[in-house]
Amino acid sequence: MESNKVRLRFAPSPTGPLHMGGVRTALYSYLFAKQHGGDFILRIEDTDQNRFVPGAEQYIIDALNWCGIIPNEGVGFGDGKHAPYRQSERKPLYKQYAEQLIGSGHAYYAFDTAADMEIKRKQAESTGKSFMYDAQTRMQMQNSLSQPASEVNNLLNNNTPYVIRLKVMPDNEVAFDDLVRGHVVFNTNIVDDKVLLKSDGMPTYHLAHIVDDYLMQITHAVRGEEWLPSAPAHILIYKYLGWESKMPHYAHLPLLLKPDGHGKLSKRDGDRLGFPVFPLNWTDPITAEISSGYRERGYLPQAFVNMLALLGWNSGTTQELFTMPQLINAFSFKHIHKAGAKFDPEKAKWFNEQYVRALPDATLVDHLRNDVIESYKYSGDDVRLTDSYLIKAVQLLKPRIQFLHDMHSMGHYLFEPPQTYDTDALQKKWNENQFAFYDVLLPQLNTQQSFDATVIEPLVKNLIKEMGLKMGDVISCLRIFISGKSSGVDLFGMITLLGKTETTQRINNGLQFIKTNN
RNA sequence: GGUCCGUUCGUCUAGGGGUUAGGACGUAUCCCUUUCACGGAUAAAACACGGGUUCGAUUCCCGUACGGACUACCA
Repeated sequence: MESNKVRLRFAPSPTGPLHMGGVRTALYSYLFAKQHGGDFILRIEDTDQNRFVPGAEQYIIDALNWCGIIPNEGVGFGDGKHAPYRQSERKPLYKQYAEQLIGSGHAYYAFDTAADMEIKRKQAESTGKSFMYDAQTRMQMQNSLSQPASEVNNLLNNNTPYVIRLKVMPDNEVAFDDLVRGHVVFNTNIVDDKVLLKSDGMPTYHLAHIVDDYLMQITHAVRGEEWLPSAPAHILIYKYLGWESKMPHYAHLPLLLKPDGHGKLSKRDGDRLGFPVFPLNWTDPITAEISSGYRERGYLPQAFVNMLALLGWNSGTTQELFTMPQLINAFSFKHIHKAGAKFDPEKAKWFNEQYVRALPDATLVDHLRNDVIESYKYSGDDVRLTDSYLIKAVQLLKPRIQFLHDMHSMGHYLFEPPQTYDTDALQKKWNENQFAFYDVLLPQLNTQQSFDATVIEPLVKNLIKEMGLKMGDVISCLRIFISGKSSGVDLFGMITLLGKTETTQRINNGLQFIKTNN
């Protein structure tokens, strides 16, 4: 039955890049919708024309695409039967509902200017309180409740700017069942007469999201915990509009908190602490300031999504690695933790590591090849660009990478001779006796028919033993000659990969370096 | 300030009136090993505090503390 279909929306406002908390909200909504064979919708809440940021809407679309959280209706994803999905394009829709509320006595016109409001706030502040436009104060303000009808008509006829405010009935209780928090009860005395329609004719979030959720037949509304305090006002609006039975189930998600200190994760934290808070890079259109994104940092979208899913939610089992279909299957609001979650960048890296290492070798080869082509001016037929070379490199590098780009940065010595040597380590491990070792080793290597670890390794080790040298010392220096570094991928695997010519040349270079620097 | 929400290892969390309070990340140690990783093993590490209720509370209730959100013609 169409009317019973589960429908969720993600409704960000395009005031900047979508941050990871927003992505998580979208993800949970998406998971729940898919689990129930329902719809997932992207609606753009651009009712504040002052906060419009160019590019933000496209960023949201790109981010969802990258994450694989694909709406089946909405801005950027094709219209369903509830188009348009941009609130600015739905502007004419909202006013009638605000007026309906005036008609039923649940809202009123208010003519107070910004200056009037400012004075009231100042007055309240001086007595140590904050001003609230509500049943206590509304009769002292300029509105259609405090003024005679004739005056109100006058103001309206003269095109005096006005807003429409919700008339909240005091001393009542509003209750609702939150999918995360359970039964929540508020007293209406704490809810103010919220503006529903602004003087520019645009609805506020409060009115717009309710009208659209109703019209779009949204069944579940998932949003951040910061909305909890205004939830009673929203419940009231549904009641006053007579839509109570169509009200979606609300789920208020715990916030994502800063890894250090306290407070909710904000835009600034990312680059301050060295991790992204955004899925994709974002360049501020005004300041040109760049905020880094997970994608550009080398995170795989699956890892990013998996990490996000587990931040504040668990499956009830000890499983931590989930594919999207598994998440869809396992998700439940019941298992969302109520407290805010501090984001841990280290754990995020671990997730990426799991996904990167699980990638097929062929995929890793492709990435490595691209990086290598970019860094070195190899000719097209260079052996180091071949599958057989790269696949061996990948196998050597794979157990030590967290990011795809680590293969290149950690394994650069598989593609170029060392530029520098770890002289500290060399100092410790080198001794003059090792010259004799190479005097024997090099000719033996040169005459070697099959240059393979299975042959080279015993050859080298036996020689070290025969000459009574210390295994650790000789091997360490050999490694440094070949890679420049005292640690890295398997030595004999590396030698096999580089081949006879390159290996012996690097050894000779190393010996030369020793001679000239001692 | 007011209102609301929350509080289990450093972090993400499981659990729930009687448990050796479990897992993961990170950390440390050991094993493997030519190094560093990987892998394996082990360890340190938590129920905020105070009152109840109860034979028994980390679990239920109430306070306190602490943290967070909100308190716009922003969302």
